[in-house]
Amino acid sequence: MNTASIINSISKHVSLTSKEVLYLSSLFLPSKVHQGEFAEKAGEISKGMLYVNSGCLMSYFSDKQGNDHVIQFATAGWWTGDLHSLTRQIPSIYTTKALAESEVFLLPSNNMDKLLEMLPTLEHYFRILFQNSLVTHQHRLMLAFSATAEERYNDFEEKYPALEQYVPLKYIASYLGMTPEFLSKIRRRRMER
Amino acid sequence: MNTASIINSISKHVSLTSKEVLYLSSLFLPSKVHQGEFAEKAGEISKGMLYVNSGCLMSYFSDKQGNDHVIQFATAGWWTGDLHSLTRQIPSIYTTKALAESEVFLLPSNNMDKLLEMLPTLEHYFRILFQNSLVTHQHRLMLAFSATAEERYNDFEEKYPALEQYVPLKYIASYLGMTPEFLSKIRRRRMER
DNA sequence: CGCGACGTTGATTTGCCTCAACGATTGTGG
DNA sequence: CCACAATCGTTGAGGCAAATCAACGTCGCG
Repeated sequence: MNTASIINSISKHVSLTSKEVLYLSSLFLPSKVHQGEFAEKAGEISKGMLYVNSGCLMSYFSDKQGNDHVIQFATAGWWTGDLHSLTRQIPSIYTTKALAESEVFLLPSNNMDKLLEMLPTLEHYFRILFQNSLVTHQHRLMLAFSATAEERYNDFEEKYPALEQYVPLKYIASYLGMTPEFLSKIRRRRMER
Repeated sequence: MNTASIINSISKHVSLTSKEVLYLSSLFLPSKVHQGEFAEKAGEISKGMLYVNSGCLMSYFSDKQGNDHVIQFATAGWWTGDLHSLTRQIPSIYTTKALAESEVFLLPSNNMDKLLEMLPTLEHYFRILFQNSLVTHQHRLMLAFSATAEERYNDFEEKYPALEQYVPLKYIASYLGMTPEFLSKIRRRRMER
């Protein structure tokens, strides 16, 4: 397990010397998360940002009635992490679980601070990262408020066809803000046409 | 109308020389938007990021049935803008309208590029800006999926008590993803207790 | 003054949820 | 290698939160 993928992702936006690559690589902690196990847990302060090297993770929170709500999936090449918990150093409300055998790099929050101090050009990388994520979130919010459950499912399939191989339908339903029962009924209606 | 407020906002995160302040200030285009008029229009490519110096703006989009959905309010000290339209140079789906007499600074997208090239330390400022906005969006999404209409209204009042002076209830309803009629019923139920 | 925008109210409808039950599949321990 | 439990997707009946539609009073403004 090496940092090639993550370095490659960063190099698309920031040019790095080989020394910088070495320094960068030294700040990421590689680890494996087995299927069904947790990378982060609600109630604990987030350890840092996570880069998914392979496999698939999902983050979710539990509401007061005990229902889980998936807020993000992350496959190879994606970042995940609870920014609120990280920046304020407060307990996270999100749990991050592996949906498959996964290799991840942890960028601990103090390392992230160090990193951005030593290599301020990386601010650009994270600025772009967050900017794109923001666009995605705005789009989801738009759908949540103006689209029916069926339209949201259509949009999801178009955008993330690859996820269906990893993710049980009930989690997709949760991500889309509907019950698994209702998603099932949507799928049925669709087959009948 | 001067750039004091915006410079002040930036200075909280990045230290600037007086030369840099001058350069910065030269890139912002001040303008006034009268109540009911538009700063940006759906269908046009976004002109740039907008900093609200005074007054209040709101951004919304129209779905295919012609219903409007408010996605953001912005009062003094806030940024607004359609990042998707800006980064990809495609027509925006959002319209931005003044809810009161407003003074805004436009940071045209090519100026933003120039700015970040000349003063790369500002990447930090925008990184933080987008990072915080991301946290807010995640929170809204969480509420949209797990809270009732009444809970969302409570949360809104707690978080943005100042907005009620500018914003008609129907827009607050829209922002919260409910109809004005239903918001009215929530308010009534609440008075009766 | 009169018009249009806004907030409100009530009656009715609907999209989606809840609950309960059932087959199919997977995995697990004896 | 089989029996059993657990998980998943599905189906149907019934219920509820919120939308829709229509009507009405109020207010600010041209």
